[in-house]
Amino acid sequence: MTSATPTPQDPVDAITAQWAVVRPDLDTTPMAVFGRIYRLSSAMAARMEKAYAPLGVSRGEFDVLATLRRSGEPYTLSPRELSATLMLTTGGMTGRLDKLERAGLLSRSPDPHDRRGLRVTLSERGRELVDEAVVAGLAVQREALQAALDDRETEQLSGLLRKLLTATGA
Amino acid sequence: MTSATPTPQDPVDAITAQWAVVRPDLDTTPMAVFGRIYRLSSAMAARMEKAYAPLGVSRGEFDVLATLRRSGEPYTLSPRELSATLMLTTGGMTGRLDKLERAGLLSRSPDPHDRRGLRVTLSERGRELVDEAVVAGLAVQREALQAALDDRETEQLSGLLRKLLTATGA
DNA sequence: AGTAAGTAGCTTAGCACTAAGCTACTTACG
DNA sequence: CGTAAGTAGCTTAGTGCTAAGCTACTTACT
Repeated sequence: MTSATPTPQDPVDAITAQWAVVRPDLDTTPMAVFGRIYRLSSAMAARMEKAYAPLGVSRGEFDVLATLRRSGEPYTLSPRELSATLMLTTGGMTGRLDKLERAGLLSRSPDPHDRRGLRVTLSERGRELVDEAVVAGLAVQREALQAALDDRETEQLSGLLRKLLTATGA
Repeated sequence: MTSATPTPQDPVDAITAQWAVVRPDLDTTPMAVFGRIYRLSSAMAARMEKAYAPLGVSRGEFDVLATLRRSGEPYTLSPRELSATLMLTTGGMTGRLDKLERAGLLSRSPDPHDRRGLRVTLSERGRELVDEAVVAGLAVQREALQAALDDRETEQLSGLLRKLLTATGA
């Protein structure tokens, strides 16, 4: 880690270079790592939003459909399971389910075993849409990835991120 | 990349394992990489929020103070420069500046060279607060990083993320 | 000088979320 | 059996953002 970076290579390098001037006592390495993670996250989120937009769903709505889809037949989960998986409050989930139900992509029916609960089931149209959307989304992500890294680097990155995510506690 | 993962090692592995059952035709590698980036981003954002909370500022407000701080003396920028740097609309910036000005952490004064514009300047209290906050935030990030990776891995991760971020186009 | 186009910052309306609290129902226990 | 505690999903109020549109001002062109 050389102390003098001749030319900042990305926006995050520019930020740490500024800090090095005004607060040379700080080790900004952690900021550089997580700063890039934040930026990648929001940049890709915006791209994914655009990828799903032609299909009429937001990224958050896609996440609901995808969670149902990958749970396998009969594509049914409870709102509780969905909100837990997607780290969303029940209030937020109610809103998403309202929109998706109105769009005819899923249906809510009473849980026969627990009269407090509901079962949320993907409709045929919902399954078709999510199958299309997941391919479109993967294409956008793959494009971004392959423009930057070769297969070995991608695997390396994935492994390092897994280690970090695991240590962070989910 | 083995097709049968015996035990999922993190939540993202569990997700790709589910996809492998219902859609074995998909290569979910890109999803695994960006899925981890999304999760790390939101998990760390929540932690940073907590780190700044005792000082009475949100993460977004800290970002404003930090941008002013690292710009160096006299810690002055225009709302326009701030909203551009922080990728925020002018409306959002107005709200943040209102709160920070009310808290006495910065002040708005007319730009002497352009009567449309303003100059936003960190107050003495603002400078003190941001100096404390940046140290607290770095500590949280460093802790997460060091719990997972050694110095060599950290540098490797930082480099791979830089490559990816640069290719993504900032 | 006069006018058109561009820019700075603010306001408003709308959106998606959280936190807190509600009702309805289920489970555990004396 | 009866009551207390827990859980499912919804509602409401509040927050912080964006998109669109506003006024005031500056810049560029003729």
